[in-house]
Amino acid sequence: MTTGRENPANRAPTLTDVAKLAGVSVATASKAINGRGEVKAATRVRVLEAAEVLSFAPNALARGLLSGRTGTVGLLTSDLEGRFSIPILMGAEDAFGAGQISVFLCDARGDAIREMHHVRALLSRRVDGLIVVGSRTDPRPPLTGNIPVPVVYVYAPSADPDDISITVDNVGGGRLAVDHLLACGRRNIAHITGEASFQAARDRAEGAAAALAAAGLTMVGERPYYGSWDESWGRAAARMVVGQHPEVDAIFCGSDQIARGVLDTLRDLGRDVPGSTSVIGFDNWEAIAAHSRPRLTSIDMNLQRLGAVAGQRLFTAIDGVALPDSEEFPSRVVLRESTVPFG
Amino acid sequence: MTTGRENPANRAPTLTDVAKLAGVSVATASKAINGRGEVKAATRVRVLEAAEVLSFAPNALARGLLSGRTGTVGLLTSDLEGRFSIPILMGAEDAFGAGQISVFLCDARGDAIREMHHVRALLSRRVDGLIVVGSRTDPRPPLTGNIPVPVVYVYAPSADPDDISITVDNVGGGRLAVDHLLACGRRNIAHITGEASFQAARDRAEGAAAALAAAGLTMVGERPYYGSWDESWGRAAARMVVGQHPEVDAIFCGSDQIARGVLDTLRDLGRDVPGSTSVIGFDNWEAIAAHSRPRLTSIDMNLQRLGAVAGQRLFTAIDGVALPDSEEFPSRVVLRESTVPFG
DNA sequence: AACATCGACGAAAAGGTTTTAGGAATGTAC
DNA sequence: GTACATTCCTAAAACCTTTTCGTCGATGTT
Repeated sequence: MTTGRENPANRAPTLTDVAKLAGVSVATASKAINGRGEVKAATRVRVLEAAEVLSFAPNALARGLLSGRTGTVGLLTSDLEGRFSIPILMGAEDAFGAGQISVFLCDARGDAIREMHHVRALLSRRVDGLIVVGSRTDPRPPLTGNIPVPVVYVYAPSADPDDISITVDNVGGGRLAVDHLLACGRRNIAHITGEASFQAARDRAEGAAAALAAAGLTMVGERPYYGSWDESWGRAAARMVVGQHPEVDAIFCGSDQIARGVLDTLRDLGRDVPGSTSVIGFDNWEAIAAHSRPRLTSIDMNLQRLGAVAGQRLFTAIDGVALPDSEEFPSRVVLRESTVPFG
Repeated sequence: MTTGRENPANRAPTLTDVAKLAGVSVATASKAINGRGEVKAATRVRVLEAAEVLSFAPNALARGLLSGRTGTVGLLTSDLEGRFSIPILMGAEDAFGAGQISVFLCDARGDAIREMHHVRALLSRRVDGLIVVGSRTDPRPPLTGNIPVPVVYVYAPSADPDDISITVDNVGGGRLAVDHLLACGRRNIAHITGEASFQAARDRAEGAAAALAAAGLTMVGERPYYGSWDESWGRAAARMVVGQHPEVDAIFCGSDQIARGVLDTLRDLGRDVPGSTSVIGFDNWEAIAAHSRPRLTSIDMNLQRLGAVAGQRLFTAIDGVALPDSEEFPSRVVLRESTVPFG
């Protein structure tokens, strides 16, 4: 049925076709369809009917050529497979009402050359703006070259403070996690996290340390256990922590995957979670956090909201002056059974 | 630096600007830039230099308006968060050489109304073709309405056999899994999988049964254990299977998440994997499969390749006759430590 | 010297839409 | 019957690029 072209002979119907069918000029047809200008009610109906019959859709290219606005936006991500880009992308897509603005998706694969290539293509397509999504929270070099449209950086801020960046408050996230553990009555809190080369790891650790300091405490082991972001490290590090500091009663993990590993080891060692030890993860990665034993309390970075905000910010920047205005957004605790109030 | 508009007064430079700067007509400038027509070498250089100076990028809208080809493609997915869409999307993006073709991304959120809305917007933008990515392998209703461009359905085939569909051979995948377990010397194989309402679950079970039959065997428990796709079900079902059929020496799981649950239970029950029992998953979801204890052998559906093929198919359909031609692609076994050759 | 050939370039049209300025009715007041 | 306002509609320009065809000058041929 709908395989390929329905009417090989028929090009897409144009406004001229509609006007002809309705017996008016193209100008009138245009005004009737867009509800602009003075046009008699009866005429408008006739035009709309004609448009319906031909299933006319205005050619966005011609429209954009004339108006200078294309109603399109470029979304530049550096790692599609990474699970950070996707929620952001969804949020941004939501921010652009269905059908009003369309999104060009480009994955630069973390390659600067490829990125430049994509930017060029997008500018050539006359996008009205760009959203750049990073895969790490470390500041990234801003887009190079003459970019004649507004740009909003998300998750990874631009290194240039004059750009618009929307980021996660990772320090606050770390504080949130430790505050929650403290509220659960825990006092001996360790922090197992990913690579120290990640700003995100350092920020979360900083927040954790600050929250502990505010309570007159220090981290078990004095320093965070930096390693990698995966389960294996979680398992290994947990074994170290418990071996060196049996008094530990809570572990704040830098990722849900690390937390899964930690849970595994604690189980192996016969330590009850959350009875003797509470565990909290980071990312709130549903597939990982919601199916462990016990299910994992985690910090959610509200990435989808981040994407939505980025979309809105881009909007206001597109039709208005782009005031450089970087914002950090708070995370939230998602409660599950791996932490419980003291009892 | 590159914040917002670099030159608020300057609209994007046009070919006219380039021509003026180079001291030639627009026609000559166009030919020089596109390498078409007869133009003296010296002149060409002058034009190219002028273009460079102004950082001129040809307006794709004007170009598309004239040629009828926009060099854009719509990618309609039904669930961005789902992990099936993403690899397919990446594959498709790869298939369209960097910058040549740009991809409009639309997420219909599984809503038919929203999908129609997106399709309309895409057609209005004059995309050259559409790729429709489903989230389940069950056939889906084809796009409704008069679609004047080629459409390729991926993962979820169109219910209309006259459409072009690119799908996974799930029956083959099930066969592959069981054949691998048989090659490992296993004879008492159970199958724990997701909801029976999923075509994918039924297909994989069918393939598994066929492979067993070919070896003169039947499934442990005679039938697949249908349930849900997550770890909890894996844990529960594994307990059932081992309780009812202690002789089981291999479990084929319908998803990696189920397999993780199964591994957990087997560990709890003190059964060595892969010593006494082999476990194989499905999806090869890196984050899940590559960090379990032991790491999980799994069936990879080659989704990225699927996306790439869809892109190519769309290409040939765009510039040529769209011969309805549905293809099923094979999966492959990714070997890890949860299964081992007999020994 | 007259003419054909050829290379290099420019003028103009086309593509579909929106908008501005103006034109053709119609009706009203004198 | 003329002057004028009102209402609805149309012609034409603009957006930017590509392509076709024609022009013009120079070179080579007889």
